[in-house]
Amino acid sequence: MDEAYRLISEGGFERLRTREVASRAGVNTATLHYYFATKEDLIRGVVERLFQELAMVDESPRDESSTPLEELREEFEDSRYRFQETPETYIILYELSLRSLRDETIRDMLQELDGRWWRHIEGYLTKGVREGVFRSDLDIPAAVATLMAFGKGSIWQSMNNPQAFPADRVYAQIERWITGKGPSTSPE
Amino acid sequence: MDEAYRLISEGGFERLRTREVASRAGVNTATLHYYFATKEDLIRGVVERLFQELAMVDESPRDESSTPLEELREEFEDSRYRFQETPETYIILYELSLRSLRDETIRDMLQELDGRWWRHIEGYLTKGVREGVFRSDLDIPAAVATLMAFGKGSIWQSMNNPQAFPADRVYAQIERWITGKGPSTSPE
Amino acid sequence: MDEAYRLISEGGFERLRTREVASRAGVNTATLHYYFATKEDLIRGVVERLFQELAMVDESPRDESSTPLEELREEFEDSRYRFQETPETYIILYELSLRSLRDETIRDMLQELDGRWWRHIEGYLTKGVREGVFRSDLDIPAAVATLMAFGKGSIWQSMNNPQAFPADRVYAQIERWITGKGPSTSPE
Amino acid sequence: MDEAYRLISEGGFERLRTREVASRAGVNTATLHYYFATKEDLIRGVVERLFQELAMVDESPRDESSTPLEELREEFEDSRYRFQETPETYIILYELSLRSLRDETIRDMLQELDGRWWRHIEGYLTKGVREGVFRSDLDIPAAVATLMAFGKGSIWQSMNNPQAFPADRVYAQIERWITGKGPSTSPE
DNA sequence: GATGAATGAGCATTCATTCAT
DNA sequence: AATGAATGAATGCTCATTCAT
Repeated sequence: MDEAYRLISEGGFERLRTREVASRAGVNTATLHYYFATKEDLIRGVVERLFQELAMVDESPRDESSTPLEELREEFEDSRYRFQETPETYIILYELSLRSLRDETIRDMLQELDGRWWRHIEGYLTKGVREGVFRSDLDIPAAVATLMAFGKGSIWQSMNNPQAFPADRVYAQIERWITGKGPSTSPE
Repeated sequence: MDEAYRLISEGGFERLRTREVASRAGVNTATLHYYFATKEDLIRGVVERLFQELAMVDESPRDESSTPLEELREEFEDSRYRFQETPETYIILYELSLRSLRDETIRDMLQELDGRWWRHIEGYLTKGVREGVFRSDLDIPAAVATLMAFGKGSIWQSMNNPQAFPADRVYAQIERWITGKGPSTSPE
Repeated sequence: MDEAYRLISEGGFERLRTREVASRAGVNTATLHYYFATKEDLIRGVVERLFQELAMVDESPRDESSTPLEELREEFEDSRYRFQETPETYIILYELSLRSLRDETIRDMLQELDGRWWRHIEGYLTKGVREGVFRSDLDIPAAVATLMAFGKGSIWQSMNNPQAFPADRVYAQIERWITGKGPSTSPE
Repeated sequence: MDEAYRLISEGGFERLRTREVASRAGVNTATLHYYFATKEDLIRGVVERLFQELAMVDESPRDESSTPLEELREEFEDSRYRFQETPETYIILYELSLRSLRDETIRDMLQELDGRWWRHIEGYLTKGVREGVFRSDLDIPAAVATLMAFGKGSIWQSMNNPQAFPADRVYAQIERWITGKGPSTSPE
């Protein structure tokens, strides 16, 4: 239910009330329970929807011909764009991470998502090193972990204190670190 | 109350029950309310305690003679150590970030914490660049933001999927990025 | 809810418990709250019901042809009859007078009731004086106030010490006072 | 305790809290319970105090030489004066009437008070009739009951809607009724 | 005498869920 | 497929009272 999705992003799982979901959707509480037997079922629905949405992104057919550097930039650009457009998605993702500590199903789903993300980053980093566009001394697994941690931390920061996060310069800096190049305006 | 602290880290604010806190602490519900008039008061107490604990760290008198590089390493070491010893603290911090979206008081407290952290990192990065131990092309504000995002993302990752986070190698990599030096095993 | 009505007259607002109302009505506490969101709502319902009941009396279409003296007697008769039949109503009215000291809504409702009562008495007293059945030296406003005070005091007395209140003789006496006539048994 | 007295008149028995009484009196709750084992004891104390205060009035040595008419006027004057000076006393009396419906001790005390009052009024009415200052056709018991009901009703009215009670004219009217005389300004 | 701390019994209210229709 | 009515099991909180000191 769209309304559940919206409500969670507004007030978190903590404030999610079946009555509220039903009334916002314009149906009776009993009707809601006709479709989602329990609240847990409803949440499962929300999670699955989120999962598909996020999975879609990572799977999205990147242009085969794009270079590793383009992929890195695309990753940054994409996450920034998506956070601006649908911050709810990321707030719910953040909430789910918490819930995954106590819910195995969610934990599995999130690990699956992380796995995909890992392989995606690993792919273009490896390619980039091989092609010489990224630093040759890159410790690939460590770099993947770093980029993922950084990505999640960016969500955290953007969520709490967006104005204190100079995205452009941050992305540029990371790019320099990974490529090993100096600032593009003053190449060594 | 220690028990509230523990309970929140176990089940989140969502599952915090005054009855449970009281019974775990071995007192009557009414006794709990004798000390904390409302549940909100109890939470406030927990938050303040967390705040002091985290603030203490950043303020802790670092050895004046420590070099910027040592400070960076100390930062990594410290966060890893503290997460291992008292993961609850970080889980609660994570929860609070969520709560801060809907609670101004918490938002302010967390921003204050972030401010301190920012100044701390900014301090040693600036010093490191001046002394030549860090890359001269470092974009300080961007680097601070990156390190903070990375730090928060590490909490997130460690919380959800600790075994997939090769801390040592990640830290080493970041160090190389910041110092601009190659891997220590293959000095230039 | 009838049961709330009964319970208040039995134990006053002070001892009114939603649980008790619900259980007496044979429903679950939650069911009671389904109809009356709060206890205050329930009380409001009771008050409104009482209000209608009392208002109805004063508005009740008195026989147009009834003489002022008949109206006075009817007033006495009616109050005695009603107190015997539904003493709860008057006990609750008494309680409400107390509550009105601290609750503006109730104060307004009771003043409205008093206003109707005042106009009703004023009506037949004026008519009676004009027609010569009542003493010509009657100070109408004072007489109305006296009759109302007397009416309320009768409720008070009947409530606390019914056997010490010789209603018949009291009413007869007042009638003599108002008409200025001697006792019917010994006409002047 | 004075504070209990004040609190009851402010908010009724319903809102009487031992904590509040204690804190207003500037002592600990436990200390209050040292003097009044139970809340019931405290209330008993208040009731006794009220009883003495009201009893004192009726017993107060009226001037032996005062005439029945003076006594009637004194009665009116006194009640008006006392209500103005210490309305709390009458509010509590009103509350107690309600409580007496469920508490035998209070019922007995109030009936004792009523008895004294009855005898007092009966005394001067009888004397007045004998001396010819009051109507000869006065039905003494009925008149006593009427005056008492009127007195209580006056408390009720004054409590709820003081400005709608023209005391002076009301008293004058009753006096005319009892004496059988026309208005003093225009004697028949 | 006095008090801080503690408690049992209760209270209004909430909420996911069920059920007859 | 939909709903109004009903409910059990909490939940945060209150308050008179007790007790060790």
